[in-house]
Amino acid sequence: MLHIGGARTALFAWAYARRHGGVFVLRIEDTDRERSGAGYEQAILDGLRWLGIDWDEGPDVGGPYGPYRQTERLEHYRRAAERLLAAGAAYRCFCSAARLEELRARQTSAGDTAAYDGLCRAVDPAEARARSAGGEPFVVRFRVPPGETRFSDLIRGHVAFRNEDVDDWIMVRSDGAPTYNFAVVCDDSEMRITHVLRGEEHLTNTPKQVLLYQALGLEVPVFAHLPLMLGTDGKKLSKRTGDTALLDYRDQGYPPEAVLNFLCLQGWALDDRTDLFSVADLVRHFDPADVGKRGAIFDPEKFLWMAGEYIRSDELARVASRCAPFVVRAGLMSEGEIAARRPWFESAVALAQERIRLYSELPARIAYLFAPDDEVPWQPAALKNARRHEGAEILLGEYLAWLRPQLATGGGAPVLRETTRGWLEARGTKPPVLLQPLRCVLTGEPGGADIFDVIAVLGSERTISRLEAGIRRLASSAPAE
RNA sequence: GGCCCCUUCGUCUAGCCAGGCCUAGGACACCAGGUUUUCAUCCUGGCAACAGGGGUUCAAAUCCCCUAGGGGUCACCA
Repeated sequence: MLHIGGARTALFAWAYARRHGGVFVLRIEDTDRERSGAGYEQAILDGLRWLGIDWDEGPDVGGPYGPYRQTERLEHYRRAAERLLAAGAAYRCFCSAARLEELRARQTSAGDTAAYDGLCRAVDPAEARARSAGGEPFVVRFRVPPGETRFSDLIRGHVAFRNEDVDDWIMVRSDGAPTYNFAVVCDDSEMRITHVLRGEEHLTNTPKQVLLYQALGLEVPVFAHLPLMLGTDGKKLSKRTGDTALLDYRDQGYPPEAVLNFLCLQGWALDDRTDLFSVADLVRHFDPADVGKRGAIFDPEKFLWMAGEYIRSDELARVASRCAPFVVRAGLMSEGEIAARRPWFESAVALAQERIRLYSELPARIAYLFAPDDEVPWQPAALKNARRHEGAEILLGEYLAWLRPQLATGGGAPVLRETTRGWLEARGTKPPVLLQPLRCVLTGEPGGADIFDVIAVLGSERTISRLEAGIRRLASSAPAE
């Protein structure tokens, strides 16, 4: 799964690479078999593609330093482990899970950092080799040297850790699989990675990795640890706090451009006044050094506002295309019908474009268009508005009589709007007296698009039959009082 | 708890590195008006922050120290 925070990391890394003409590499880190199902990689690729993030090297497109899935690179790790073992920079550890657990418990209760105590450091390499050859299970640990480890971080500046605080971490698991910290260093170096942008949760992994680069005699890349994206509770965003999978936002109807824009604002700003900008602007201006240090609490309200902002300012045709799947899912129209009546569909979408914040909100907004003319559901608030004017059904009747020939002229919404105004003025009737009952009868909604635009979308025939039916319903359902 | 990181309106942030231009700017949300046939949009205005305390300085949101608070991490996860 591609987490929303991971998407932001990818976005920033991608923007940085694009800005400087670098190469953006997509590598699948799937060494944990349990968390790496088949759909997992696909979701990552789909998510990035949805956002419009492309990569120069990756599992699907290949590249000069492939393969790009860690499970296909096991031989690389095995060789590196051999080398480190031979050099004494790493050692085999035969400690049982039970002993480690007990050790950890002891350290934790004493208030110390839980770390391996180095027991197997003392095992003679020849003996260790013999024991492993004899089938005794073991892991390979990195032998952390004394001293201090420093590295520079584009966002945090110089960072230093005392090596005594760095655990003799496991590089190779007992089943022979590499751990993240190990695989990543091998890969980053072999893939000529110069810049590593990742989440702040990796900050404490960095000294381990830097030490490994040094042991391998490799050049250390430049790091940039992005602040975390936090939930409303101020804690690292997680499933518990809300939706965190990127594709959930697609499925909920967010425009990808809004997701991109919003993600940028979590930790970065274009300038002191601009909230809405494109990814081209990001690429033009992004510098990791400008990223803030503190975690950003994800604000769903602002996200929604931004989504609406993008939908409102977008071209109708595209909004319609993106709304279409939701309309189909809601059962309002089939894909075929939408294609066959595309102009009409677009005019229907136009009625709601500035009123929705997500594509998924469209169906509910235009559902009234699809109701049978003689039983359009009337919302209580709509009926209440209509009832505010006594004799509404009589006025509607007179309006209908006037309207029939008007509709036949096919003047469209602007013309009808004007002529209706004239009709109202001539008889000294205030607009709401007609328009509120009219809206109720045609849409059943208390609010919504300009009623003359609605009439245009509904068409003459349906407008008339809704009026006829509406007048009957109003008359027969007179208020109780 | 150890280690590491962080701290400007409720939230996202600008300003901080190169101290005076800050009466701290913008945005979301909220409140009040206006436009509109309704809703939405749009426009105008308002509310609201430099965590606290010490320094340094003519001058500190900006530099230093301390305190408090928050977060991350301590896996044969990534």
